[in-house]
Amino acid sequence: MTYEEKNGILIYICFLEAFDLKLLALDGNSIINRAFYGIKLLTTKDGRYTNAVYGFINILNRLIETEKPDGVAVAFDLKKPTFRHKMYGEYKAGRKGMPNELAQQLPVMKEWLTLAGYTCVECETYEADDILGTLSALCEKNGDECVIATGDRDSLQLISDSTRVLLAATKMGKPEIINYDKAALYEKYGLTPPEMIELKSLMGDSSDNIPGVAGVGEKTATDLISRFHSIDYIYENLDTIDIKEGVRKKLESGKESAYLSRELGTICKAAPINGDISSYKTRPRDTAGLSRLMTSLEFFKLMEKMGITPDSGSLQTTLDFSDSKKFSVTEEITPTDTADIYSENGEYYFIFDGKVSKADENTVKHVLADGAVKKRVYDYKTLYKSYPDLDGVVFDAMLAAYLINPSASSYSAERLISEYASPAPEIEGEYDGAFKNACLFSVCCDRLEKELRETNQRKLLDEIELPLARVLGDMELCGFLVDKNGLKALSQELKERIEVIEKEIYSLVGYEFNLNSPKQLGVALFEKLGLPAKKKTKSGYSTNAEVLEELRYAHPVVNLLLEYRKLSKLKSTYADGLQECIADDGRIHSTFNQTEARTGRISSLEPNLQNIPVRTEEGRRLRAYFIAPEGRALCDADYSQIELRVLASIAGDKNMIEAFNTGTDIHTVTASQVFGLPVDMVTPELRSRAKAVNFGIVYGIGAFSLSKDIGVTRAEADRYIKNYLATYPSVAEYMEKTIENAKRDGFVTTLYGRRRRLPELSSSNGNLRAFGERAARNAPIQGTAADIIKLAMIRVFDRLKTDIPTAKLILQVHDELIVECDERDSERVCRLLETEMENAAHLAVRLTADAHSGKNWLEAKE
DNA sequence: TCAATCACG
DNA sequence: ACGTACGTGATTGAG
Repeated sequence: MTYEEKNGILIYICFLEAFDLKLLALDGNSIINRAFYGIKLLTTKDGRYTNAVYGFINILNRLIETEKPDGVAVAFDLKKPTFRHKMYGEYKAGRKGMPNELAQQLPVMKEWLTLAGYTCVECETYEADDILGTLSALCEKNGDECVIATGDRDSLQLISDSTRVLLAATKMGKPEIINYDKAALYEKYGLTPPEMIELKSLMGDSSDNIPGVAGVGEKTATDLISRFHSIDYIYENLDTIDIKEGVRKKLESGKESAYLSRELGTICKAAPINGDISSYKTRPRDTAGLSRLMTSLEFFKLMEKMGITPDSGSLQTTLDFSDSKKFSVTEEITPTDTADIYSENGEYYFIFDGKVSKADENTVKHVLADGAVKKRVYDYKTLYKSYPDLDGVVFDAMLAAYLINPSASSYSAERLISEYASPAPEIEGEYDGAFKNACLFSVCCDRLEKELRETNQRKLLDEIELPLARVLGDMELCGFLVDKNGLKALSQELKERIEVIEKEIYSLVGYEFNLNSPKQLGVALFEKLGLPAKKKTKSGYSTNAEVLEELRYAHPVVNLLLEYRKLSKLKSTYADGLQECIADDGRIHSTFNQTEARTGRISSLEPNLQNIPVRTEEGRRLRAYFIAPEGRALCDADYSQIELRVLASIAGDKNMIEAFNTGTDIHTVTASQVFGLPVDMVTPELRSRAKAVNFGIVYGIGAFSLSKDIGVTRAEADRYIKNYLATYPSVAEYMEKTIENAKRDGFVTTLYGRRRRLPELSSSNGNLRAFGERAARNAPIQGTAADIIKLAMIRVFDRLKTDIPTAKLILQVHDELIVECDERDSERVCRLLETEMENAAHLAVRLTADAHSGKNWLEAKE
């Protein structure tokens, strides 16, 4: 570089004057590949893939910010393969082309670049590399500066006094950009840029199909080139230079290949592209065009960063301003029978019939409690928790957006506004951002309502999600009483037991280490003790329970380890973790998330009360600390096999319906049918296998996993599945049809019309597609069951309110409801739970629920 | 912030 | 030849 020397200012000025223009030249294919494989698949609502474009724009913006170039040129390969056959990322020689998910993003990328004022450069029969080489040569000739950004090490040969290379690399799984100039290159490889070509001529490059010299690898090649600089010199002096005899022989026989490799590996600097560097200067960007494109790609965050406002017209087919609403800002509040309520920074804004106003606390209370005013709100549950008198809510934008697309990553008000507020309204008068957002929110609700109707989910909102929000709000407010002292004592007991086990493990292994680190544990087990490693994870040996289970008898430490894992999980997550969540009233107030699960289930967090241990004796003890207050009791009711009953019903399988209706245990009946035995000949072992198959079917089974689960051979498992599907032929038919429809529509639905989009189904990645198919089989079943228990919750809530008002629903665990009530009411509550749960839906198969009561959760579960 | 592990339906 | 069941959330260590 020109400024290698340290005499700063003078040299720096020279540097500034040395170049007229600064050109940033990107290898478009290489960068978009890295973006594609580095970011998980993103899709728009209508299923177009966007992750590579998203990643590319982020990378480019970052580069522009640091480099501040005058022009940006992005080189792309044309489809046609050229004589130098280059590959990127997982796109390996001779294997397969670019995946469909990436290929469809290329034209979008190019459109974006053009709109943003950058130049795409393509050239028949020349590769992106050659275009970069040509650009760098042109810059050099003109006295311009060139900065090349690529993920391909090949470009390092292009470095010169006027050309730097920014190499995108992955170090320890993290993306990193390394800035190479001549000095940095020399420091890393000990070679000059032209010598990089010579290096490759000897060592070759498998991903580029460059053969090199057989038997010469990176080490030998680097040594040779750093000493002799070129293959010409080496071959001219082959007999006299100081090298090992073996190397000399290899070089001799590989001479032709070396020269061919040099030809293949030399980047062309004379591609026929526009040679006027000033023509690559950045043009003014087409803001309207970018806005339209980026809105349709749903890049809302990115647009905000770039100062581009979302395009309100592009979400609808024709932009009709007669449709667009008009708002005016007012101080008067004149309630009408409908209103939209928007809140920002704790302030409430009311939108009545085109008039938006900020409301004082009193008005807020009054209007919210007035059931005659029909309100559209954001996040009903939270609003209800702050204003328990809340009445007259007819719409919730958050819940509506969740129904429209349950797979979105966020349902924040800002997000919804930028996505759904169109056509954009006109606003008259003086206003600040919050007033504007309030108007946008109003428009956003219109649009959400429209999409909800179009997807036939209005009823779902009105009859399930909206009433449920209130039920969940009450459950959160009420909470679950826990025995804090009991948990403390348990924690202490666990602590002592863990310490003993810890010591035993250390003495068996021979040294102390962090037992919680799978990495250190892997070393201890598989290197120190030499146990056979079964499976590997990305970062080392797998040490999960499944692996340890197999090693149980290989070494006494394994059993202790399993015990350690079990106890420390109990202590950290439950005994200690739960204590931290106990509020001043001695109760745990979990939050129920109504917009998280893609199947329509609710989830529970801080703490998660839906995964309190029950499967092991040791863990189950924990439930005894979830208690009823003095004089009260807990009633616990759960559905019996609700998902299988749903499957039998929606598949309309006569045999399975019959199996349920005989009243005997479904797994036993299934075993008898699948294995062709009378019911009383079914052994516990056979029943358990049938149970696994039943579950497997619901999850979209594979023979491999089933065999692993029940410990039979793959072939055996395969036979079970075939038998099962022959026994229940309508189930088989239903599964096939579901997949077929899902592929056609791009989504699946539950019995109540709840949708889940499945863009994975059109993936070219077989694994991803297979996942999509399993999810397509499972979602209608899991989702319908979720719908039903939600309906049951609403029914239970309503009936308790009128019949037994002191009883409170406090928890839902997917197929189980828990009510706290006065001790004397427990019998009635149990019967009420059973009745309402069983009658929440009328399917082809009767639903059954069993309720029990007790002083604590352990007792109440029976 | 991510990966590994493990708790539940 | 390769990977291998659906849906969640919390804790921990390590980069």
